[in-house]
Amino acid sequence: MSIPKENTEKREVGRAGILKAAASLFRQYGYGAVSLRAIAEAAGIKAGSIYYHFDSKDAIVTEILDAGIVAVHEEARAAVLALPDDAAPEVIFRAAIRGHLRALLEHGDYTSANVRIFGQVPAAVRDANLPVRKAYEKYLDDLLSGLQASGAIREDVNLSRLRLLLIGALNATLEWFDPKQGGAEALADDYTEIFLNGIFNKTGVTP
Amino acid sequence: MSIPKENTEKREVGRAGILKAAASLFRQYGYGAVSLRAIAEAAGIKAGSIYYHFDSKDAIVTEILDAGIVAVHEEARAAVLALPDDAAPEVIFRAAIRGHLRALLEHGDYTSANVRIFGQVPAAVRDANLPVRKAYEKYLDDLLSGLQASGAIREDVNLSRLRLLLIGALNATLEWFDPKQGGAEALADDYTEIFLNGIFNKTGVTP
DNA sequence: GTCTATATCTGGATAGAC
DNA sequence: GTCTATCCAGATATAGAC
Repeated sequence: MSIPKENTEKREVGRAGILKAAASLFRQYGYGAVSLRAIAEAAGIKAGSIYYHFDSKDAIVTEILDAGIVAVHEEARAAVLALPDDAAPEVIFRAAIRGHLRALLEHGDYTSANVRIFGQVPAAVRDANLPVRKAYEKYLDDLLSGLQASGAIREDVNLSRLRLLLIGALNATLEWFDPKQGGAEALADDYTEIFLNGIFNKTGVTP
Repeated sequence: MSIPKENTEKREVGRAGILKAAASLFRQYGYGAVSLRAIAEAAGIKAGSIYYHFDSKDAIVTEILDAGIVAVHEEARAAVLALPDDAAPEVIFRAAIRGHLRALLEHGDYTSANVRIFGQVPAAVRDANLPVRKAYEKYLDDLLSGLQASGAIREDVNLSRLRLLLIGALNATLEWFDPKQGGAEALADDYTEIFLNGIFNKTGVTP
């Protein structure tokens, strides 16, 4: 998730500082509205100095996009792996949702920057981000596939469409989430309840 | 949904042509990437001529954003109103979902432009769009509230959170929807099934 | 109502000193 | 590794002819 041109193992405080500042600004204001001058100012340097670390604005945003997907992928994966071997299917599902939302809403700017600006960057930059995106999609598809094979998810559920529904609903929380009104975990549990059981009130529950 | 400064009742082919062309370009490429020169070219005129009809680029996008919300609001409302008086709760819910997705995925560029670029426009433009947004949100909240009061939606479902989940999941379909792989109606029915009943396989169905 | 021409500004990127 | 200074392209917006 970092593609320096040469001699990578350096201290790289300047480089990391630029990436961090850029991700925060991109997340807040979008790709087109953030200038290299603004990034430089937030990182505490001058605009021209950026070019010692990066070839272009696109090079910066390319790294940020990759880091964002990697972060959410790793957090979701870690949340599932932390479960006991005999965890119930709904617990596994909930853990993945929690990991995704924690990475998006609580940890760092890279993931939220990715969700916000992916649709705004040049096509070439989007294309460069596709491999890590596909890897995360495959992870989720495999997870859902396993849950369906074990009988936890109904057979008539189209899994790739379900994955798109889930990612769409989860990523959209970024637009309105307010940590002061309950954390990401509580939100994840609310959403999981609806995804698993729906909203419909089944009348005539067997007494 | 149109805020001309003076003498509105004119023919307005030029004006409408500019709005239509701009909405289409904004939907495809985002707000920042589309120049007035590109809009003018798509509308068949020169860039300078745009200023006869609009005061600024922001004035154009302001109208487009409002028109987008109005279109989805009206389509959802019409779909529900077209139902017989004794329509079942799940039929009402499905009709609203269908209307929203039809407006977003099949009818015109204004609604999809709104979803795509709302997060990219200047804050003042976003603020100007809030009243029509709030009106649509209120419509959905009232609809869901009625369904919950009648017992169709479980009492423990938080309605404002449900509304955010629904709009988020529905609007996200714009990013991947392909009309060649099934229309908006079929997609709406798939999503509705999950929203209503969830994905979880209830074992021990009463035989 | 649309044109041409242009003023003005901003942003990405480069060159070379330190 | 960061600075200053600057080039150049492209954008919004304006002025006035037609």
